[in-house]
Amino acid sequence: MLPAKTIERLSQYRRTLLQILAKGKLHIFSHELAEFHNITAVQVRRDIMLIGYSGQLRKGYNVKKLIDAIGKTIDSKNDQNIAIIGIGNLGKAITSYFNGKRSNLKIIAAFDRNPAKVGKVISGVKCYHINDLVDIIKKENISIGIITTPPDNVIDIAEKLTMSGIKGILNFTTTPIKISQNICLEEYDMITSIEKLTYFIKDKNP
Amino acid sequence: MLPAKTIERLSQYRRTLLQILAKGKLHIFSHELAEFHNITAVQVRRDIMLIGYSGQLRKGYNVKKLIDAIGKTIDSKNDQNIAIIGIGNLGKAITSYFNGKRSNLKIIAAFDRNPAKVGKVISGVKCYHINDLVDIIKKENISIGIITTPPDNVIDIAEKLTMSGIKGILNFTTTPIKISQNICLEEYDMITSIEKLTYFIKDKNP
DNA sequence: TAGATTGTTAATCGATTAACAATC
DNA sequence: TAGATTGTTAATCGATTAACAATC
Repeated sequence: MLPAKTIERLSQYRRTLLQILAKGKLHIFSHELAEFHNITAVQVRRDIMLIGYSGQLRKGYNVKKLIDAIGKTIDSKNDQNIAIIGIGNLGKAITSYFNGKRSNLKIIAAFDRNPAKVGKVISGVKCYHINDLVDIIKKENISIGIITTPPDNVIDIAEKLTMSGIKGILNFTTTPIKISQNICLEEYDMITSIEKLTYFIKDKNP
Repeated sequence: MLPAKTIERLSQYRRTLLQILAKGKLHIFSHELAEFHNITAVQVRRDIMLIGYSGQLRKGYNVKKLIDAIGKTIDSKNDQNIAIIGIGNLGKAITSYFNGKRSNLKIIAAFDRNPAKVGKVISGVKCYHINDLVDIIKKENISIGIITTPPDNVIDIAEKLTMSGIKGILNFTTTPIKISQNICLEEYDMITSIEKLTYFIKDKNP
């Protein structure tokens, strides 16, 4: 099991590498990859070391092979089905990000309690009523739920997700949730990000 | 200057405390606040210690006063004007989050290159053309820019933001950006979050 | 009083960076 | 060859947690 920070960086390296490959560049040095991501070359080399891939002295890393090596480490063998809970602006934004991306992560269901949305196809994804969440997640073999609802519904949704046997939850609301040990949880809070930024800006007054 | 992690938690404590206050609870113990956020009571006490606020033995923290103390530490004295660059689904989601929230952070301008949007008011915010970004940011005294455009426009936008004299950038695209030392930068990448989650889910197969 | 709680220091844990041997 | 680069260990830095004195 690799450190979470390493996994994050590997995911980002891969995206950069794919772009670089598209430009026809076949090899890349650790310091080049580092510069793209505003980090040090040592860190890049260490991350790559951890996945057991090796570059060549004076030639760098083979872009295509490195992409494959990263994939072998961080991707799951089988496809992962994902559900979006709350298909408002944020839910649509995330769903659209995924659309058209070749990947083994697929958003295959949306849930909402707005009757105007239930039954429709939104951003390319079928929308179900929140009350059907447990059934659909089981039936469609969905392993990840992304919560993008208003903050007040979150506790109830977290409970339903737990009952459905989901494996991972990504919570984009401002309400922190508590779940059982065997579900992976990742929370991201935009308001906090912005407040953090303003704190560190204070000293940068001209 | 407090650690970034502490600032993040303080921002989140405050949100919880406001809800608790709204319910009429006037005091809270460190272990109660900790439970809301899935962390330890020691960490809560340490964070609060760092901002120089004290609770009372056997009584806990005065909720109202703690909220004020957090505000004194993390809020800026004057209002901060914010711009959203790219007013698609994600831009609208973030703008709506802020709408109606009493706060000294205000999104007062949006930028887009879609002529159908320019000149309109979207999610309560006036939308300008991206070409006017530098001028408007200077004129309206905007200190933070939030980038929510498609990834290919990002390099150009980062340059424009730098020219405009912006103090902080929050980048929600998948393209990492490089900026001068005196601009605060915070990047968040949803795709990476989801890939990280799938990595840690692997071992949770039933 | 005893038990619960705060505030704070010291120890531990984890992540980054420095240093450097190997070598093309 | 000399300089550039990788791979890896050791040192450093920062963040969390354990331990515990103080006291209501």
